[in-house]
Amino acid sequence: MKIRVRFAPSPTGPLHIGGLRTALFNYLYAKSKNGSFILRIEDTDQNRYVEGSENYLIKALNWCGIKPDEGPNTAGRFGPYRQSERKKIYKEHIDKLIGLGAAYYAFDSEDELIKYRQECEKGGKTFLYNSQNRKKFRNSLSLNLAETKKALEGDYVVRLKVMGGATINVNDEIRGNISVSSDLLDDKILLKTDGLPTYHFANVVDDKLMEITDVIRGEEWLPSLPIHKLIYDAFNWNLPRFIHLPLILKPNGKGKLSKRDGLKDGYPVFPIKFKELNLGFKERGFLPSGMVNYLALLGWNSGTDNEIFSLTDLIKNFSIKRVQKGGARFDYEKACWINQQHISKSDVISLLEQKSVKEIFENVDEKKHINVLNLVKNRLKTLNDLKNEIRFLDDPQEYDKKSVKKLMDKSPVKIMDQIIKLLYSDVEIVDMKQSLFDWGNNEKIPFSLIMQTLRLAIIGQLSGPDLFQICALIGKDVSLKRVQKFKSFCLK
RNA sequence: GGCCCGUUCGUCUAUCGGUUAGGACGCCAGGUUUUCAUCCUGGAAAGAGGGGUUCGACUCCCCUACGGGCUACCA
Repeated sequence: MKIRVRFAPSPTGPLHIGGLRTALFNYLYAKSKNGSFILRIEDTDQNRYVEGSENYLIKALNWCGIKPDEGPNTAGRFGPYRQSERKKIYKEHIDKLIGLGAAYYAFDSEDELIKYRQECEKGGKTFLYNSQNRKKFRNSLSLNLAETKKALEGDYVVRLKVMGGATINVNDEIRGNISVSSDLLDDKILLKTDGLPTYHFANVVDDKLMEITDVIRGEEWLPSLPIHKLIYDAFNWNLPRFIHLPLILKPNGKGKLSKRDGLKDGYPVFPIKFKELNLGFKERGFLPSGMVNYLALLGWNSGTDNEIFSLTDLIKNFSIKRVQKGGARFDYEKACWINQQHISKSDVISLLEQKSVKEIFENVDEKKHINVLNLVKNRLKTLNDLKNEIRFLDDPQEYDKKSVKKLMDKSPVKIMDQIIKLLYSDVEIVDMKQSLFDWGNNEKIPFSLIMQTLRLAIIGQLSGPDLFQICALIGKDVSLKRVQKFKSFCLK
């Protein structure tokens, strides 16, 4: 049987990396088994709907290289792929469930329920609407036929009728058997007053109808897995496999990562930016492959020492058996390191096509792009570091104070004079190194001192890419100008 | 509170009863590269606690602790 998985987000704003990781694992699982990856939009909560989310979602997935085989924008035999467009389907299935005696109408108002809940919680108990007390409420089980008919003219919801006194066992592929008493389960609302289904119902019906073989989702769904099983059972449907992924935790380990995180702590939580708000990994200078690679390592490992993978490598190596049980803390530093590995592996031409690189290079002579990038490529943790790395293209505005202090009494003028002499001569910049080295030997000036002084003169600080390559890039004239400027600075 | 799930270096993780508990990020030290970066070598750093089972337990079982999730007409 062909593997079919789905990623089923709600269009309630940007997709954060927890959700993205769920999408990624679904995708990797499907592709590693030659299966299909389906995108389904779960927009049954109209209050939380955020304009533009769906578009964002597809753009974000696309940036990561995750392309749905079926979805709202990709035709398939199982559509529609937006739950709001499947109302009729849910209604049919609800009617079927009621006919089967597995669900019933309930007429309690939201306010009434809140009141009951609060009373219960005051006594330290969990409010449950279930076999123990459902007869006390207003529903088609407690009311007679005439009353029910009358009540049906007004607002109603449909609830799942959970049989008491049973033990429910469900299997999760990475956690094994999960067991819970049905007395602890709520008669979950399946259909809301507005005629739309809740997650629990829509999810089960759609997964069945779309022939989903493996439900891969976040661990936060584990507690409602028994409810879902009950719904499958009520229809007499076979269950798909369930795989609950460990949560991605905040860097400090306190709770699961949320959309509000990151901003204040200076790391991104979204793949790409959403409506000019909070920047994403893309805007922070990540390569999609770098971000995807890091995300894959959050809760999965290849079983080898290798940690650097392209999306294709990930597909090749992915196995659900190697998914972790415990939550994983998000670590921006390591994400940066992984990204650095991807940048240094990429070829310069493809890097030049990246938007952030283009922006940074906007005012740089196009002929220099390739050489400059080659020079600093291995130093970049993110593409945005490029901005900082190419400052050598501009004359230094000031000299690093500590370095000046360190070198000022070590005959900088003498060194500058020699370099000026060299720059005026016919010596090519590439040959200057040997020339300076020999001169230093004669004069008993350590080569490292010469280089540090020259570096300070050229870029104003002691660290940066290879000096002679810098000089070659900026040219003899500019080098000369900077050296002379530094000399007069020393003489002051 | 109740229920469910989890727990190996600071962090991500390997280990499927017998290992000096391995790797990676980060950190520290040294070295190579006659500059910078890269790179290399080394170092500090872990099985939550207590009971079992076993010749032997990080690994299996139980209890406790801690962490997390869920407990909506949200997903």
